[in-house]
Amino acid sequence: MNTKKKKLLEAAGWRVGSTDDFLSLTKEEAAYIDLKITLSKKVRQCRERENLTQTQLAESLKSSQSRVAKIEAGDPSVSVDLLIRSLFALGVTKSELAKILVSQ
Amino acid sequence: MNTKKKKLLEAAGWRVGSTDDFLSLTKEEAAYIDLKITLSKKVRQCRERENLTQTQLAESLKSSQSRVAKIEAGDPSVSVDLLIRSLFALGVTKSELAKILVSQ
DNA sequence: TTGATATATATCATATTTGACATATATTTT
DNA sequence: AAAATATATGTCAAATATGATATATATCAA
Repeated sequence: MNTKKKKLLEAAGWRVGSTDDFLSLTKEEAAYIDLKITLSKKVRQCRERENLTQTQLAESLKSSQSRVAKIEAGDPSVSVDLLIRSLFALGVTKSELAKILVSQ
Repeated sequence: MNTKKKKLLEAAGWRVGSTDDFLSLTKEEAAYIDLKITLSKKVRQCRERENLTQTQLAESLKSSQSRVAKIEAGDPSVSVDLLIRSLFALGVTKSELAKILVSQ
């Protein structure tokens, strides 16, 4: 795995450091983590574009500010389900979601 | 909600019938369920295209045949996470996933 | 039809995800 | 600077998702 990606993962709380050689991610696992990171970045981007605070987004999600913070931080405890529901709550459409997937 | 979509949801185990008027889905909830159904159909389609049995897919997912059946049935207990991991396990790429979203 | 193989459905103990809360730390406003 | 507001991080009980198992029901070949 390249250093740039590794840093991204680590910044997001994933532990991929020293065990890289004998515990490397499969292609599918990598694609999955990649997806989560892409989505979490997009949540922040969309929320800020809408000029909402984390607390406001949390309300419309019936969640909490702290969870929104975790969503945007790409915390491993956050599911793709929640990421996608967050984007939908921010008004993102299915076709916009598709565009998000191919970007990056 | 139109009858066709309602039937799809009900076939997939969602209970949206008699409470429609006072418990209607929000636009975001509808988009989310819609997405799950789209993905579950694609899993079956991709698995059959690869000529794999549910048991074989279950193996590569480290899951079980019964769960794969639920994945393809659009069972409400199946997360988007698992749906997407299933597609990745079937060799679907990120850009193909994007195409799947806009189709239908 | 019978046997073999594939899929569907139900249940359940365990694992993961969740919102909520407390509280720390930034960031902005006055 | 101080106060107000926003975001980050840690913890945890409750909710939800999970693989496993049993078993029912298709589907198909002999």
